Amino acid sequence: MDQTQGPVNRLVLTSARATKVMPALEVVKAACSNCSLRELCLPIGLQPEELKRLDELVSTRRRLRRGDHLYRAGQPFEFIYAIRSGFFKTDVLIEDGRDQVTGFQMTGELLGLDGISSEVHSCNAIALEDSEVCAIPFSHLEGLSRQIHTLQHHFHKVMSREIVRDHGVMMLLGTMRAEERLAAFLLNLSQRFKARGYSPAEFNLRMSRDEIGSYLGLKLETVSRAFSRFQEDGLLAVHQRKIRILNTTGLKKLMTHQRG
Amino acid sequence: MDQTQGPVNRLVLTSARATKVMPALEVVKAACSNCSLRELCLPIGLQPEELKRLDELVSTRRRLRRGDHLYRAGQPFEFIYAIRSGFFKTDVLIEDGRDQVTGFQMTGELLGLDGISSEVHSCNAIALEDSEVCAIPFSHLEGLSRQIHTLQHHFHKVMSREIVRDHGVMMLLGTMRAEERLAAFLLNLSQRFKARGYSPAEFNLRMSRDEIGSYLGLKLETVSRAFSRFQEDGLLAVHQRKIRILNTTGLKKLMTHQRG
DNA sequence: CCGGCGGGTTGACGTGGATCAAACGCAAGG
DNA sequence: CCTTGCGTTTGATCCACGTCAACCCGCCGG
Repeated sequence: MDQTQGPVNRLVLTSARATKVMPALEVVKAACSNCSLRELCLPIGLQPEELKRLDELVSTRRRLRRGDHLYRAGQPFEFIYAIRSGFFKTDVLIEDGRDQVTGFQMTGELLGLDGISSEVHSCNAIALEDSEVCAIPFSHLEGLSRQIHTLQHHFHKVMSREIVRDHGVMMLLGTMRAEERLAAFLLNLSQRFKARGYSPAEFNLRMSRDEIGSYLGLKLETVSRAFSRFQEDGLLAVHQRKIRILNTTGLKKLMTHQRG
Repeated sequence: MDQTQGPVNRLVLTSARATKVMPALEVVKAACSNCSLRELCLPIGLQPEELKRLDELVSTRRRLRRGDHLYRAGQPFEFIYAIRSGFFKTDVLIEDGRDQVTGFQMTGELLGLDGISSEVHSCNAIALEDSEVCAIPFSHLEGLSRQIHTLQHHFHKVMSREIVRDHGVMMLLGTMRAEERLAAFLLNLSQRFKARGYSPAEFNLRMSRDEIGSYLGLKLETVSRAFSRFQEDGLLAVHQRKIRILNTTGLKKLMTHQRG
């Protein structure tokens, strides 16, 4: 998708090994400076020189299989994770067995911000498909963001965005009815796929009806019924987890519909 | 509105006027370094020297009357506010008229974190009683936290804590029933009053039943009924907005009660 | 080919909380 | 003293969603 940019990257591209032996995939995986996600992820707006320093900071990568935990509630917090590929959910659970999905995360988004406050993760992060993440030692990130203003500010924006997003979910859970919630959820997913260069109209859900329900504060049967209703009304085409949005404005209208 | 600030303040403290003429209250209000809230607020863990630099950063104070807006959704973001005294709510509202209280804030807590992400406030902050806040220019805070590691880390913790808190609210809205929600809410308030040296068992609610309901995703009638129920069950004594918790463990048990 | 299984759909019914409506109680103002 | 008004309480009814249960469908292994 994008091979140019950053000193490291230019070096690699012009070397014999890179062009002859190493597969493109491996090259791309090497660093932030030539990561296709850099405009979605932490490196936004950094200068090439700064980007190089960020490269040094992303020390390890982890691959996860579908179903693997990236971290669990209660584990000591050490890393922030940037999603390179794949799809995650985070959930919290309380003693009595109740649990709730607090979010779904996709490429370029950060995981682990919840752990900063108490040095311990407060939720579970679970891969919903085979995934790869960059592990960023948080103390290093703090160090570097003391030196790179842009990085610092962007990191603050990311945390703030998470807070704003959570407020949106609270709004959804507190005031919307089932179909409005599902419409809002689908439109949100659609937009995020679009931002990543995928079709905003057609995509695969990575999560079960139960997980959607948990996120939206609904039972899976209610989610299923809402899907059926949307299909009857010609808003969606649903096949298993394959979704095609047929009428975006209809969904938006539904979402904003007054109760009175 | 307030005449003492920054460097001026240090002057005042060592001057004859400060010790002889000015009332103690005024002195206390002058700066972080002698603010009674410094163990709850941003200055946690700072050295005296660092504290002095933080003083310079808190440039202005604002007094608000009950009902005043500290900021409104849509206004440009510039300041983080630390609550010196008083009580606030934040709420978001969407086009169709629905709104939701996203939080209640008390002394030592920060307001405005939501604005960082887009340089524009995403919610309204409204004083629920006469209040006073310290306005901290955010760009200055970023600057200082690039120099003071402790401050930086603490600020990150505060943002993270807000995220964790929001997840707790999502849990509450998504999985708890009315009485569980109210119990959780009261216990949370109780604990925060306690942390500030007030009685955890007896306090005045600063917000209406309607505002509680909005926060908890319930209608005011439901909140009222839950209060009545708690009183019948001997868990609370309720008189208007005056609350006395009679049975904390009972409330906790109720909160954690399984549905099955 | 069959049988089992996990996820999804659909239907029938129950219920917690919303809605609608009335009345109360405290406070401010005449 | 009475009025006005807002926040709250309480009751009666309604309805969206939860619950329970049957069934379906695609998938996998035998």
